[in-house]
Parts: sequence; C-alpha cells; structure tokens
Amino acid sequence: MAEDVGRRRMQQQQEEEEDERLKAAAAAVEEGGGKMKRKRGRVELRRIEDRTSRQVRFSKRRSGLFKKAFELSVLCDAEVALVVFSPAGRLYEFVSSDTSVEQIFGRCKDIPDTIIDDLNIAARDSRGYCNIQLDLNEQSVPESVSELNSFAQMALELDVKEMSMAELTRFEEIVREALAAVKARLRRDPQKKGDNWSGQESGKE
Amino acid sequence: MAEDVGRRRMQQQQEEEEDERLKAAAAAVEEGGGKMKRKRGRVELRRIEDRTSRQVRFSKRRSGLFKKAFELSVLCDAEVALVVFSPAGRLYEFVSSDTSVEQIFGRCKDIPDTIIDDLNIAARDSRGYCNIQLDLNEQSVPESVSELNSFAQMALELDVKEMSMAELTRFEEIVREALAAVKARLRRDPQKKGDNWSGQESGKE
DNA sequence: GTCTATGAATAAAA
DNA sequence: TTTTATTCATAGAC
Repeated sequence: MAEDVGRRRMQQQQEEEEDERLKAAAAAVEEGGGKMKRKRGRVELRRIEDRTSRQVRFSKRRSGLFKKAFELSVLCDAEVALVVFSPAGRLYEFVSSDTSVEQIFGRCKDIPDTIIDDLNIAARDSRGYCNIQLDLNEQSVPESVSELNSFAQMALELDVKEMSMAELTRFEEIVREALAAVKARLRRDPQKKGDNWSGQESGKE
Repeated sequence: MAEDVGRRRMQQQQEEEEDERLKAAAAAVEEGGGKMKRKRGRVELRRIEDRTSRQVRFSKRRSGLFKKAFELSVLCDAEVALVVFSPAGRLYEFVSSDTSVEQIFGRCKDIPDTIIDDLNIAARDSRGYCNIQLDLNEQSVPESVSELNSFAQMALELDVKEMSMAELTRFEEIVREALAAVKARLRRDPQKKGDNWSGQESGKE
C-alpha cells in the first residue's frame, strides 16, 4: 500500500528501542553541538530522586490525572472521587458529582455488589483450586484457568496480611513490570494462543 | 479545594485541526479503498451515548486512570486515593497510603473484610505448588527487590507458553484488585506494619 | 479480548 | 511559563 507516507513505526517493540534511542541521540548531537542526552528512555517506575524534577513532574502528572478523571466521569457517566496529597501535604481533590468526597467514599459500605463482593463469591466457590474470578456472577465458569490460577495462588500465598502498604505497592509494581515484559515477548512470538478463556463481562450495567 | 480540572491548554494549535483531519481522511480513503471513517478526531468531552461503546471506553479509561494514579504515587511520592463507581454501581478503588487519607475513608470501615480471609484460606488450601517468601523489609533493598523481580518474571515465563495475552491481562487485573482489597483492609487495621521499604528524603517539599 | 494508527500526555529543554 | 520530541494511551476495527 502507498499509505503511511513517511511515518510508519512499530510501537512498543522492544528490539527497536536501542536503535531509536541512538538515532535520536545522534540527531541531537548533530543539531545542537554540545547538548546531548536530551531525550529520555522509557519512564522507570521508581521514585524520582531529584527534588526539582519530582516537583515538576508532580504538577504535570497531577494535572493529567485530574483531567483523565474528569473525562472518565463525563464520557462514561461514572462517579469519580480523587484525592491527592503532594509530598508537601497540599491537598488536591476532584469529585464528579456535587456531593462531597466523604459522601462518595462513604458509599463504599452501602454498595453490596462491588468488586469486593465478587471476590468473596469467587473465593467461596473455589474447590480445591483457587478459582479467583472477579466476575463470575453470571454464565461461564473457568475451564482451563489452571495456569492462571497457579499464578493467582502464588500471588495470594504471599502472606499478604504481613505486608505493609509500601510492600504491597512494590509487589504490584513488580507484577506489572514482569507482565509487561512477558507480554512484549508474547507479542514477538506468534505461538501465543489468542483464545478467550474466561467469562465475559457481565452484561448488567 | 477544587483542582483546576479542565483548564489545561492544548498544545496543538486549533487552526491546524481541520487540516489534520482532512489529511487523515484522505489518507484513509486512499489506502483502504472502501474503509472510511476509521480515525477519530479529537475526543469530544461529552457522555458517550452508545451503551456498548461507553462500556468499552469505561474499561479502557479506567485502567489508564488507575495506572496513572499509581505512577503518580510512586514517581512523585504522593498520596493518592481514587474511587470510581461504574454506571452499574461497581466499585473500583486505589489508595497509595493510609496516611492522612484514612479519615476520608473512615466511613468505609464497614466493608466486610472477610474477603481477605477467604482469599488467604483458598490459597492455603491449594498450596503445594510453590512457597514464596517475601522480604522487603529492608530499607534499600536492591537485592531483595531484584530477587523478587526475578522470581516474578521467571514464574510468569514458566507458563508463558500456556498463557494467552488474555490470561496475562486477566492475571494482572486479578492481582491489582486483590491488592486493592488488601489495602482497604490495611487501612482499617493500622496495627499492621506501616514501614516503608524505600529510603526517605529529609527535605520533602 | 488483540492490533495499530493517531491523538494525547509529558520529559527535557528553552 | 512555552516548545519540542518522544513515549504513552486509546479509538476504531477485528
């Protein structure tokens, strides 16, 4: 096809990352002369050490986060409550409805059919195997979920009750990164199975 | 205090919008022949009318929003509390820490916390697969973290041949939700460890 | 669910 | 701040 005139790029392909980086660096050197190292690699999920950088990014990302929250509430007609404390302790908050944050959060105890409830059902129904399912309210039931359940088991076997909030957050991050890596590999290996093994999202809205 | 939601300046120049749109449309016609209207203009900030589309968008944007919230809390060392109710009334939440936010969530204390116990019991009952020890209690634990990271990655790769992308994504979701539930309980039980695994900086802004 | 082109967010610099 | 180059998120099509 004669399309993609000029800028067809494979996104998120790890193997091309180095090359891209090098080209960018080279270009920077060429044009700027002495200023290099201008562009970043991928953002690492780790606390930013430099105080100034951290503050600048906080401002930018906070803005972006609030914008996203606002868009979600409008586009999808969802209720959103967001509270952020800067490292300095300053409070920023957003609530989609005209009620207070406390009221929104307070609804947690009034909503019986939540994700937490779904987890309860899943745990209760599990026999022998840890069939952790988030939406198994309706129809389909796990069939060949054994592999996935193994991971769920391992994750849950961690004595999660002994972990601090920071540890939980760290674990979450680690899992996310690991999965991202595995997914990237899967993407390069066409041997993957593309099947859908789990129940569909419940049709109730 | 209300955040300046919606007051961000668009980097792009408005006057170029039409031109860009037209070029995209023209390109689409050229390349696809019969496939048209494939690309979007910029997102309109109003409620999505189509139910299916709205549901799909909700899932995608919710994921993105929670990821952003998580990243902000880690990168910028901020405290973030996010609660989202889907149009169906389903609850999704994320909290980076219990400090200072605890009072806001004070009314959530009545959430049945049997879920955590159920999960742990289910996991223990199906033990025998692997026993994992987590130790992130040190202050600067590059070794432990790296070790855990390796484990997580290795564990995931072991069954990567058997796992589809869908399964990986599902697992990620499960872990996230489970951790959210655990965090919710942590907030109600401050007697748990509240230590931080990472180094602290003295001069917080 | 996956895939991919494109709009949007944003890190670094000005 | 504003600009720019790049990564990131995601709408639309499967």
